[in-house]
Amino acid sequence: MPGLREDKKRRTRETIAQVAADLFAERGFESVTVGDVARAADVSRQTVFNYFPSKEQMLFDRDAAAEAALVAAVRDRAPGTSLVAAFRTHTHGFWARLQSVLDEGPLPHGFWEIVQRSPALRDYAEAMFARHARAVARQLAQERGVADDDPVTHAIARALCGVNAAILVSGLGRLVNGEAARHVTTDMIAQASRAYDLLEQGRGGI
Amino acid sequence: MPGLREDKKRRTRETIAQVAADLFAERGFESVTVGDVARAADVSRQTVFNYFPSKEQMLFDRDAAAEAALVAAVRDRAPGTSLVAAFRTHTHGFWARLQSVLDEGPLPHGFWEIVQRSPALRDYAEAMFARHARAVARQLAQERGVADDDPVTHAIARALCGVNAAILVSGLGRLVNGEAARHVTTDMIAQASRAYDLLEQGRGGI
DNA sequence: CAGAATAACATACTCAGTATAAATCTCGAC
DNA sequence: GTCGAGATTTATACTGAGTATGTTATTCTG
Repeated sequence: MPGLREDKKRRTRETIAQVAADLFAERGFESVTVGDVARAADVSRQTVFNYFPSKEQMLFDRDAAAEAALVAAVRDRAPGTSLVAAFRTHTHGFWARLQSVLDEGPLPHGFWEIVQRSPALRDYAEAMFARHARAVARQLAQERGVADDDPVTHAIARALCGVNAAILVSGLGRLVNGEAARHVTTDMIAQASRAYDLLEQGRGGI
Repeated sequence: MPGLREDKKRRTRETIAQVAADLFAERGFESVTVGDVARAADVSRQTVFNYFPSKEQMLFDRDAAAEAALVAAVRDRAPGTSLVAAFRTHTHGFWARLQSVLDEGPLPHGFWEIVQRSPALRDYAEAMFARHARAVARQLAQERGVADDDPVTHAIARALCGVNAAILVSGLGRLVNGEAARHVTTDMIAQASRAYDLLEQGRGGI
């Protein structure tokens, strides 16, 4: 069903992303040119740009999937479940899954270390977080029957996504700094819980 | 006291920023090269880069001031004032000041229209918002005596800055779309108030 | 196997951003 | 005022991301 052509495209895409991540990890994002990636992946420079519209997206290939997962967590929450609860579950799930992965061994190629070391990638990540928040806001607007650009809806989405992002950045940062994986994952789940508590309890906490 | 040299530098900087904004407004950010700006401002291309490390920063020249104002709003809040209240005041003040400006006449050169039309500038703005949130988090961490990268502190900062940013983006967007200035400013103050209420009341609202 | 469709490639271009050194200007001391 | 130190502006040349265009391979379809 996939067909030889589709199959080859998928493999080429994965090869390029993998090779790029390896090179970025080894020499740093800014010190690797797209030409370097192309050579190492045994394709032409143009082919790289066929698959990835920008150098950054070779690394953030899972961006779309992450956004979809976040929106799904909101959309598919059990009826009666509060929005904060849905985010709680999502954040908790992320760190729990990461824990299982880290139990097996270290991260394949320190994705977040690459990002941390590059201003351009850090900015890209922030713009990505903002896109995710807009996607969540659209979902919320739809289920609440308000306009797509309703300010309060966007404010809520940004606040919740902001908590999620803060925990993400902080936790990944600590993993990069070499803290014990199991300690970090359990702690981030606790910290996220505390942060969401503050949103739920409101007064006094903030 | 300023000295001829300092004075000239200030004027040159302002000229470049002004000329750039005018060109961007007229032809769009991507269709104006740094060389175009240099020619129109009667300086060399290198001089432009002497003053502004990137093309984006010609437009976002007030970035640092905005960040400082936000941090000051948090730092200098009256003792006993909650964090949310400080943000309330800050957001309210922004729209009130904007209202006075708009009462005088239209915005000088549709700053936000330029940003809206350019993906690169929208991303730059989001990265800037994130920097502001980090600055607020640093201030909070200091006054609470916790580590600079404390996750919960960053979560709170991002949540509050997220609300502020959502209101900002939404309101400026409506101004660009031609809605009556006075109507927009008063409404954004109301919407911001509602969003901050949700953070304060917590349970039920979100 | 032939022809249509699609992906890969080579080449050449624009433009942001950096580096370097030469030319010009401002300031303070005399 | 003029001289020299220090800072600013400029000219020139470079690297690298991203785009455009036309050509060659490859895969699919009949």
